[in-house]
Amino acid sequence: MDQHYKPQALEEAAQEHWLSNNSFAVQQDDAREKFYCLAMFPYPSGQLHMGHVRNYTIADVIARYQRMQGKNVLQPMGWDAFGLPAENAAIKHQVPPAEWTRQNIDYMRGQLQRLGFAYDWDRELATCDPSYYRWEQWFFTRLFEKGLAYKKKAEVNWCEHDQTVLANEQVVDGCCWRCDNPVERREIDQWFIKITDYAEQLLADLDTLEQWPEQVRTMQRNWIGRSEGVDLDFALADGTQLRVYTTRPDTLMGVTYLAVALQHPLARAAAANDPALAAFIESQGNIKVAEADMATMEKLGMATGITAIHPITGKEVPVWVANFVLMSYGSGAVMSVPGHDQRDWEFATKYDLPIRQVIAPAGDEPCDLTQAAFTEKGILVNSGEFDGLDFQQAFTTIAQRLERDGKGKRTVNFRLRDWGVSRQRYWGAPIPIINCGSCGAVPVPAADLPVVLPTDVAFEGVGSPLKSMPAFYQTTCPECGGEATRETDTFDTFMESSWYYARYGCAGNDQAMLDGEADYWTPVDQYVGGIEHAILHLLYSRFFHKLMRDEGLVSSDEPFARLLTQGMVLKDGAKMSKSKGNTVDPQSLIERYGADTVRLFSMFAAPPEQSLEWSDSGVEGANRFLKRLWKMAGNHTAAGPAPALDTGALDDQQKSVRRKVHETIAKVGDDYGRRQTFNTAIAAIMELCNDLGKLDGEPQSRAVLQEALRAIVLMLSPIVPHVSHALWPALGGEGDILCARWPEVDESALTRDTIEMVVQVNGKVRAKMEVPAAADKDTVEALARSQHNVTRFLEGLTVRKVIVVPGKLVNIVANSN
RNA sequence: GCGAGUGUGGUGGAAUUGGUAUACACAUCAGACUUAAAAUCUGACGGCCUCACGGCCAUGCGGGUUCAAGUCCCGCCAUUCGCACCA
Repeated sequence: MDQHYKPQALEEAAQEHWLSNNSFAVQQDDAREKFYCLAMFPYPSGQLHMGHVRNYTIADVIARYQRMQGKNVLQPMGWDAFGLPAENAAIKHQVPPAEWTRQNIDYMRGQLQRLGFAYDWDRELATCDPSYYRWEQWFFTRLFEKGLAYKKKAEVNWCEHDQTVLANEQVVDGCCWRCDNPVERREIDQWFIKITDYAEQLLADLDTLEQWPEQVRTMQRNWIGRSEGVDLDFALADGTQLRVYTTRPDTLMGVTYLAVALQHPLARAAAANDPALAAFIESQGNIKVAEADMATMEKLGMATGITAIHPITGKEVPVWVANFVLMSYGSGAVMSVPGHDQRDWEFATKYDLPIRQVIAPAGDEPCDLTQAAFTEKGILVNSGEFDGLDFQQAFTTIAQRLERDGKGKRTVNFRLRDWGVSRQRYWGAPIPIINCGSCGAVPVPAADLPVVLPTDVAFEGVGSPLKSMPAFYQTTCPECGGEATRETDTFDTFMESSWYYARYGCAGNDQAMLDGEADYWTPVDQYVGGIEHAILHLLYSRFFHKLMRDEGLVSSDEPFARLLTQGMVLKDGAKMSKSKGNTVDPQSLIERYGADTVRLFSMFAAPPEQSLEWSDSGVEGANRFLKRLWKMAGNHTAAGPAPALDTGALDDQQKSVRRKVHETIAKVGDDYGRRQTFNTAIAAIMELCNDLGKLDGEPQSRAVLQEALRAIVLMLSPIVPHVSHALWPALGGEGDILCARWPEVDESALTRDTIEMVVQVNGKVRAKMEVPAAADKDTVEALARSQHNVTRFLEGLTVRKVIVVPGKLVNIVANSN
């Protein structure tokens, strides 16, 4: 064994060993329990950043730990290779997106290998590969045939100057990021998938995801946003109806106006002969399509001059256009009750619209409608025949009345909207649809798939190159044989990332999207990724899994059994980013300290779910620990083989160190498996290492040390696999440490003769005492009361109560009368 | 704006089920080794009072529940993430 810790050499040797033995390739094996561990695949941006290192180390630790439990562990890796950055790079560096992406993948694969992650590289996939996206195209045509995919108009950010659609992130302060001209909203035809058909299931199955963080489930619940309410119609003068949706029909008698979205047909119609209104709608048309912008902008509106008839009172209420009403939610129109909705109240106050109280507080909540709306549920007032009803009674009574009169009906509504999957971009999977003048939208037949994206393109960033490639879009209709054109839009990249986890199960299969082996591996037992994906990616994947289940491709209901959402990596309190100039390059750290040090620090610096503050000196500390460990093992083995352990012959000091060894094995196993707090696992191992210094050179001390060092190397091996690989044979370990099992806890080593207990007087610690482990409550209490500092504090007081928490503390409650 | 988190020494963090606040590490300081420095090893390390024993205060702020609160409840403040075309 080398006297000095030389990470570069030993890491290279370990990685070569794994590579030449194909150590992490796995097959279906029904004799063992399977464990599928997956980290969210990276976008091949060019090089790994610290967030990747953290993400993949967490997953690798879990995968290696599960392997030590004897499971058949799959851990694959691939590339989320389509997307906007490749197009930007193409413009900037004059290199085709495909080429740029391939180069990045090659470089980043090398980086991942240099970090020693236990991947089955045989299953590697890249989403930009036609052998991958062909199945996505095929699946989309299945959805189309089932009526789950459809076309409709939707808004995009449009830059008139560049003649292109912009992503939300390409809109800066309402202007195009490249030419700085104002961005407008424009409606174009787009493809949608009916996720709303699955809204109930997606909501209900959240309850089955017991191993997901509660916060993620809550966020998804809120995102799906199920609400029970009433659809009701206000009659218009021309005989048509204006439909609104409300969750508060109990406030119906307090409606003083209606508000419709800018894009609502009624608003458009009214604007046609009202130039001022048209100008107002026009002026509101250059706001980004993002919901956050809609919510924070100044609430503005204008009367349309149209009035509608209240379905119960028969009175006229004015219809307004308002910029905060979302066309995409409900029917794009709302009834406004300024007395009992804060936003309506502010709008009414601003435009001097009447405010009517129809709900009175049931309890003693404050209610002053001149100051704010009263939004709690309460008792109906000023509501004619409905006066005195509570929320539930009013909901039912009013809904029934509307249903009887044919003016409304109870409905369940979702905030969730159908998933728009069209992107007016080049670097994505082509949407496999052919538009025919006589047959309409026709899916590309399976035999003609994939529709291959041309990769030899000149890319200027103005529109998609596909739109100027007749060779791509000119085709014939599969149904009638006539001239037709292909869709030039591509899929949202969330499509690719919604099913890749299943494809790893059969990555090489060119006959089917998924097969029996894919069904064997799914669902993923442990998924690891950033919290920023808590809603979109994870919801779309759950949806896709159900779609694939209903297509007979998988037999489970959910894709990810257990989820760990890792926090961000910060530097100087801010997210690492090139623009802030606070990035830390993993590559230079690996070169300086080795992969094990980088892995160890990433796991030690913070619990995985919290944000991690990067610290260069903390990395030094991690490296120092590995050097110490190396030296300790070296000194131990240099003294020759240790004698066999004789547990009956140990003195108190040796017993106490051995107890610590087995306590640590139990704690670290719990930290890895159940708690997933790798930082505390490392701290416990460090503590144990510090304790080992107490051992002398006696033969049985060396035997205890031998046992301890082997346990330490095994326990650390998921986190620092290279150094563990090198130390294992030196400590007499048999074979490859990859095949070693997790150390067993010797229960007999855990017993204690005495326990330290704390004595409190009125909740304050006044003494500590050693108590026989077997002592009963009375003995403990008597011992507690006899402690010198305790008697001092009890002087002149009467003991009222004594609380004994076995094995922990005694609290004596006393006062002066 | 809406939804979800987070807040503990000089710093990262620990305290798992309401039961000893500050484990483990970083930084700093002191000592050992060295001609010297680095590295390494040993020790100290929340604040205030005390020769000492020990005491008082302290987990973002303000209240509350409890024998006992970092942990539970109510109200604030600060900060991070997501908001549907970034991935």
